[in-house]
Amino acid sequence: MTQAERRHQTRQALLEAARSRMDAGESFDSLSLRSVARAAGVVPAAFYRHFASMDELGLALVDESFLSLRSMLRRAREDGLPPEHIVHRSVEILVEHVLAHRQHFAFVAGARSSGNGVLRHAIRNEIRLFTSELATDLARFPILREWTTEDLQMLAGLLVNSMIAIIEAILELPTSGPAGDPRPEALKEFVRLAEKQLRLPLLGVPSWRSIGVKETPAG
Amino acid sequence: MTQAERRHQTRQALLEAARSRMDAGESFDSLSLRSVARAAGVVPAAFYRHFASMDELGLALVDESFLSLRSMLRRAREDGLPPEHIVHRSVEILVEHVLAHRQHFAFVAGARSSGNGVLRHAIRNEIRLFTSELATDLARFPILREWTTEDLQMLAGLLVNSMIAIIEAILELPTSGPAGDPRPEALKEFVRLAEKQLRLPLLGVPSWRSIGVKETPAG
DNA sequence: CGACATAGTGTACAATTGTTCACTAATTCG
DNA sequence: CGAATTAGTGAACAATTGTACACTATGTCG
Repeated sequence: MTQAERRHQTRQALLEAARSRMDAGESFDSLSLRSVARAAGVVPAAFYRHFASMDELGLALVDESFLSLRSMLRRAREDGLPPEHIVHRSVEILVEHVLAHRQHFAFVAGARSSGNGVLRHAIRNEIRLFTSELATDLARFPILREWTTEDLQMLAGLLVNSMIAIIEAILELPTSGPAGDPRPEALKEFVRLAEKQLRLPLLGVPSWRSIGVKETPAG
Repeated sequence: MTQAERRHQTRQALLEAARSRMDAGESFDSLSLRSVARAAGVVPAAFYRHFASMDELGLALVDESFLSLRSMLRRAREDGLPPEHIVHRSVEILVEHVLAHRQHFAFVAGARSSGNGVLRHAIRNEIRLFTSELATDLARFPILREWTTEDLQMLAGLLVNSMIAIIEAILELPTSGPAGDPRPEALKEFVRLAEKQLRLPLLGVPSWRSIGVKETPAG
């Protein structure tokens, strides 16, 4: 095996160790450098060949996770957009994606409120960016043509907040085994709820009037 | 000083130590029994005179926090309900209350996704209970008379999710000093956003039709 | 081949942790 | 008063932690 391959392999083992322990319910702060190295089958000192600290390991996981999340957004965008089934389809994709990349979302959900300030800020920025992207996507819908940028950001923020809540709920859904998916019936039930929670605010869109905001011609 | 007073005092010192360290950004998992005792000005062994473990200390903080939160709900309910200003007033009360009880909310926000399963579940249950109470409150509004119980729970869940997001955002608002409130202007700005995010879903209420649910006469 | 680079090893060290145990000092109460 | 209860002390323990350093083995490449 080539040297680069070995290197990449243990690096992945370290990331995997951290990811899977967080998926098992531990917080990022409770992960010690030593325990991660141990779980990766490597001696503590070897950890430093790949990351200068646990912070760096965490940031690498943030990158991984949001890369995966972006691939989801792309998929949803390219999926063709039947105008009325868009919410249903989006929730379907979301649930599917979260279950398929469970560890990534479990990591982000856990590290988002961790004691590690570096990670918290990194994740907060990624979410902000993600929200802005969603806002520009929303701007393309005819119904939202006349909305101010501020209101679009508000709507995107609202949807992202719901998305986060939904994701956290998915991760907490009872599973058959420690490594299994939730029961399909419970999942269907949950999807219905999530759909409703996303649909209700959208029903408010047609009657929305930007209130308390003076719309100036150029910013 | 009476013995009971002394006891109560160091107990409070222990709770305060944990609370304030979490408000400063540390996670519950990173609080060691020793460090909490140290911050409370007490020797580690003395900790055990009050709590059998950090878990118990955490549960006591959960009680404290949700007691405070309930007092907020009561206040909002008794505040008299001018039907159109209700959202505005609720947000005002919420912001005021979070700033006044910052430590409690910081604790809950942090422990909600901590690695400590006991705390996570305790908090999740409290939030569920809180959501149900809100749902029965909502049921009293004439516009929601015909809504199914399920849809009311859905709406309450949606509002609670937004509330949680708003609370977390308040806690992250930049403050002047380490112990100061956010700048009033930034706060006003933020309140406007929060109001909008709560108002939009409510605008959807009149056009809501329970979809995909067969309403059976008795459950 | 042979010198070099480097991923991973093994050992060591000081710090901090949770828990225990015998203790002291002070309040409570018969 | 005087005995009993009890909040808090101080020392001790085994375990675990992050980091450092000299090392070995094994691919890389001139």
